[in-house]
Amino acid sequence: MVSPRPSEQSTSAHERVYRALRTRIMHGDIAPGQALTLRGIGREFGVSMTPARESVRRLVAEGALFLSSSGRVSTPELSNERIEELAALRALLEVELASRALPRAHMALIDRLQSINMGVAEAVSKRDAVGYIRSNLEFHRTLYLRAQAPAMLAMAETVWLQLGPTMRALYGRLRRTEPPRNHKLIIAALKAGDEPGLRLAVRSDVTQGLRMLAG
Amino acid sequence: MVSPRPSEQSTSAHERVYRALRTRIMHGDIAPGQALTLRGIGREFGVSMTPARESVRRLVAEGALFLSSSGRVSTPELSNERIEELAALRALLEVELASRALPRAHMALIDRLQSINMGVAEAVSKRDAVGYIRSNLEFHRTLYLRAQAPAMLAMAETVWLQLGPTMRALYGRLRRTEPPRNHKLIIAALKAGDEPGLRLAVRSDVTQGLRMLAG
DNA sequence: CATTCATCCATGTGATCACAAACACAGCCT
DNA sequence: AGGCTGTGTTTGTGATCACATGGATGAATG
Repeated sequence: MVSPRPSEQSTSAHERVYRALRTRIMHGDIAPGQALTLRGIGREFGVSMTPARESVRRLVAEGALFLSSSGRVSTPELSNERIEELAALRALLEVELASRALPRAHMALIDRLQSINMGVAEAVSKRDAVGYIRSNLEFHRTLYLRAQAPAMLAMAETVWLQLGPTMRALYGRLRRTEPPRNHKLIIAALKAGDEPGLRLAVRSDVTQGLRMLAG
Repeated sequence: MVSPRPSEQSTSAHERVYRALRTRIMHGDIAPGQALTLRGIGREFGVSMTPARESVRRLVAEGALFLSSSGRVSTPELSNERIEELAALRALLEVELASRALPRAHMALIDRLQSINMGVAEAVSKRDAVGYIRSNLEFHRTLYLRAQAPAMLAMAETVWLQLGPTMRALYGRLRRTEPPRNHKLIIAALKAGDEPGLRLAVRSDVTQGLRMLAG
């Protein structure tokens, strides 16, 4: 062990590696199809192959990484059918999460969402794909946390994870500079307590971006 | 790319251990709160700690096992809120899966479902909890396979996995000897091509058993 | 010049080891 | 007698090693 970082010893090595890789994949830092090696991961994080392997296994189990028949790992290259299916899953789960969050959404939350949404708009105007994905997911997660449904939120995050590399490739080639219209619809529906409107807005927001790749 | 799933014979050690533990947990062979040790698992399957650890990590990532702060692993003891949430997830996912399977459900599938359903009824009459859970899940999986939605099915199976030990504890104390009424409703709706009826029947079947524990 | 084959290196897998933390149990002190 | 403490054992963690396999590179041949 090189430097255990005495202050942060509470998190195990494999947890640290797992978290780092996970956010990297979810935010689209890694392109689809890019290969990873256990020794390379270990070298980068200053650990041996053991924690690297456990992190990779965990990410493979969550669908964030693809394990070839020979054991090589890479980020997945999703087929169009798979992308459509994951988009449908997002719609299914996130509409429910938003609906459950609605009765608990007070002004403080809406203010917070509006603040995050400014970050989204800024990333869009800068053509910053990773920044866009990160702040967009933060917007959704902040809303869904109010649903008090941790298992459901975990499933939604697993879907985000699987879509991460693909979203990066998608939004990277995207030309639009328009601010997020559906996010404003979501906020408006939250303010009005309009549940059907909220469900529709979330469904549109989740499906719009991904549909144009698969279509 | 989705792995085509041929009859994979070259199963690595950790894969074999993982599969065995997974079905055990999903079928309710292990009681909630039961502790497991890496060396014990390794001893049982004739492998070292390494594959045992990877299997356990993977199952923890899927929510099938609970990892205490000190690293000890055990099957989870679910709170009532968590059980209700997982039941809601089952309803959400499985209603959608059944709906997608409906247009593809031909006579051969319905015959197969009826055959499986006889096994369910037999397990119920014998008070065989594990047999009931296994054949019940086989009924649902057989139907959902027709939906051609592997990611969605995988998520549903993950929920089954999380509920496995609890379902065992639930059905173990259940007194009913009635054959599965909702399964017959599902089959009837499939025959009639009645989508609303199918959605309702699946939702009832999924929620009925679990609601009486949490309620 | 293209194709094929052999060799070498990189990579994943599983076993083993050293170590630290947690648990269990016994003995001790009050 | 009851709570506390110290010790021995169990357990998880991470590193290292030996081995088999797969992919890549380069040479030899048609």
